[in-house]
Amino acid sequence: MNAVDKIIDKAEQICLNRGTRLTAKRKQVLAGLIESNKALSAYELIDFCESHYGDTFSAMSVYRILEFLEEEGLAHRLNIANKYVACAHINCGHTHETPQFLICRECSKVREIRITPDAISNLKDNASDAGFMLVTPQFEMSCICKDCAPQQPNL
Amino acid sequence: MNAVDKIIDKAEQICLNRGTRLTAKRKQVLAGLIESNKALSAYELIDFCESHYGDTFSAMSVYRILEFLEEEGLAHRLNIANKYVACAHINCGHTHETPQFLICRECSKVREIRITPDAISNLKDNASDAGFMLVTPQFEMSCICKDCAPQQPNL
DNA sequence: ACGCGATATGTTATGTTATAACATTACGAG
DNA sequence: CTCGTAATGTTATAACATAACATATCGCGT
Ligand SMILES: [Zn+2]
Ligand SMILES: [Zn+2]
Ligand SMILES: [Zn+2]
Ligand SMILES: [Zn+2]
Repeated sequence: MNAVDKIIDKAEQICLNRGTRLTAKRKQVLAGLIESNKALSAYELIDFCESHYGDTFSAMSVYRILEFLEEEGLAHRLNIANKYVACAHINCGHTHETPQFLICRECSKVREIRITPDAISNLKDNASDAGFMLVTPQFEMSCICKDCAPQQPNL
Repeated sequence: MNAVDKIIDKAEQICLNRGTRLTAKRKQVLAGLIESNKALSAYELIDFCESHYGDTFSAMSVYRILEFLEEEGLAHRLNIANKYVACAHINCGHTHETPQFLICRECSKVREIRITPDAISNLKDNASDAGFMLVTPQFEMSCICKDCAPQQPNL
């Protein structure tokens, strides 16, 4: 059983425990997100599934499935990029805290890291001082990854 | 001369100094952003200008003008909201550092605050440890503003 | 095994955000 | 005044996302 299958398997257990179902279609979409190894737009994901699994999805289906996966904590929507990414922590035991996403603006590779509680409370305090209550469930930042850095002019 | 006109006037000087032109159309769009007092999508901005100034823009024009305003530092694109907002610091002397935007997810009101150099270098270090170089010119966070908080269930 | 309600998927249409490509107009330096 | 550049107009289309309703599938109680 390869690494991806293991993650899918874990995802299925998570759904079972929550009383939801990781159907074949949903597995396929989640597998696409995991195997692509980067963030994909819904339409890129459709193409990926078509070319890698020969399975074809309508945009509607993919959006619905992505919504499901996000509710289950198995995928995340990256708002600054209009793309979707598999959760990097499906397989590791720890609870899923407020994530921070480092997104390569060149190749859409993503690192999902944990932000320190300090940093969060700092941000909350700053917002609060300005009369705003922080409700964002995640932080997203545009970056250049190591692989893409060499190709960048003027860095 | 009212407050908005003063800002527009300052914006015009800024453009002059940079060798660019704040044309009548561009002034209109910038005025719309300022007077609306919140973030607007390009299409909302078109409606605003139509209803408040009787001036009609094509989507194409507005996108071009928004691009111009952003290049001149007079407006900002809010990626997490797909909306645009006038810079809150056109009129105050200080240089424009990395901004942090607190965006009300209910009413699109925006506070543009400065993020402390500490906090930035902290974020940069964290990213760097993960093999990513932070290049984001701004930080955006989804919030609830004071006015909208009372209407929120379960807060 | 059967019937039924709930969940999931299929299908078509449409809304929303954004850019491409090319034509025309306005502006300003020489 | 004239010519090149910058700005705007116009039309078409790409890319992202949701609405509304039809059909199929699943799982439970009988
Ligand atoms: Zn995650
Ligand atoms: Zn990269
Ligand atoms: Zn600003
Ligand atoms: Zn609000």
